[in-house]
Amino acid sequence: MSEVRNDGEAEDLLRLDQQLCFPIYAATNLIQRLYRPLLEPLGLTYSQYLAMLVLWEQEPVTVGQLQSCLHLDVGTLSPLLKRMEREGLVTRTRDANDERRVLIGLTASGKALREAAQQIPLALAERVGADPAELDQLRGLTRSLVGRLIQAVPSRTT
Amino acid sequence: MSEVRNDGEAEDLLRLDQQLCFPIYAATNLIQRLYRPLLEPLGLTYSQYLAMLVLWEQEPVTVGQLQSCLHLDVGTLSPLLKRMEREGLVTRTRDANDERRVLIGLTASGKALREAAQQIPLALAERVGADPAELDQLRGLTRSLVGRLIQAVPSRTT
DNA sequence: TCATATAATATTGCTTGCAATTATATTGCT
DNA sequence: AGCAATATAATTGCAAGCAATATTATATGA
Repeated sequence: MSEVRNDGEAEDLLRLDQQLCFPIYAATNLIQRLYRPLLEPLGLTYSQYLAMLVLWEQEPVTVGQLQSCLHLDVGTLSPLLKRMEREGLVTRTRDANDERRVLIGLTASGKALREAAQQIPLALAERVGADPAELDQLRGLTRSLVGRLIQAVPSRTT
Repeated sequence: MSEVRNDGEAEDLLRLDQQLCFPIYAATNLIQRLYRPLLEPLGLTYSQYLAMLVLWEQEPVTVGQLQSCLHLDVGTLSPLLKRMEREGLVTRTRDANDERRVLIGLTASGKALREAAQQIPLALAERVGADPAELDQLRGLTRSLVGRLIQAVPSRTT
C-alpha cells in the first residue's frame, strides 16, 4: 500500500467544498452583482468605484500608485482610467517633473460624485444583512491573507 | 448640527480600508495570479479548473447545475464550456429526455487530467504559507457570507 | 388541440483582468 | 556626453463575467 493507494486523502483536496479559494471567488462575483444596481445610477462599475475610493482619499495619484493600492495590473488600469476620463470623472496629465508618470486627478463632477456615493456602503450592508462583528472578523482574516498573497505572487517588475 | 455636519462617520465608510468587499476582491485576483502558473501546464484557466472540480465529483451535469454550483451566469459558462470542448476536455450533448438541457461530461483526457491536478492544492497552500487553522476559519466565514449573498442577490429567473 | 407561458441554453455587447510586448523617459555608469 | 539599464505607462490578444436579448423545447390551459 505504498504508491498505489496513498492518494485517498489527496483526492479529497480536489473537492470543491475543500477549496480555500472557491468561496472567495464566489463571494467576489456575488458582491459585484450586488453592487451593480447601486453603482449603475452613479455611472460607475465596481472597479471604477474602487478607483474613486482611492482618489476621494488622495489626489492626484500616479497610475503606479493606483496599481499598488488596488493590486491591479497596469493593463487593467490603463484602459479603465481612459474610460473614466471619457466619462468626465478624472483627468490624466503627464507629471511635469517626470514625464514617465501620469497623474490621475478628479474633475469637479468626480469630486461631486462622492456625495451620491455616501449611501452605498450602508445600502450594501443592509442588503447583505450579516452580523457586523462577523464581517469585521472576516475582513481582518482576508486582509492578512491578502498580505501573504502579495508576498507569494511574483512581482512582474522583472 | 443636524443636516449639515452629520456625515463625519459616513465619510469614513467610504475609506478603502473600511470596505468589506475590497480585500475579498484583491484576494481573488491575487489567488488567480498564483494559480495561473500552476494551471497553465494543465491547459486550464482558473474558472475552467473550478468547472473540472465539479465534473470530477459528478458527471454528467447540466449547464444549469454547473451554474448553481459555481454561482456563475450562463453567459459566462456557455462560452467557457465551448472552449473546454474545443480543448477536448468535456463533451456537450443534448439530453434526450429534455432537449432543452445540455449535458456536460468528461472526455478520457478530461478524466485523466485529474491525476495531474492532484498536486495543485498542496502546491498552492505551500506558496501561500498561512496557518491552516486560520485558513479554515476564513473559509467558514466566507462560506457563510456566500450563503447570505445568494439570498441577497436577485435571481435573474424573472 | 394549439396558443401562450415557462424553462434551458446560446448570443451580443460591454467591462474587467492579466501576460507579453512596445514606447517613452529617466538614471547610472563610464 | 553617451549609452545601457531601469522605470513608467500604453497596447495587444485572449479569457472571463454579466445584463439583455434571442432561440428552441417543454409545460399549461382554454
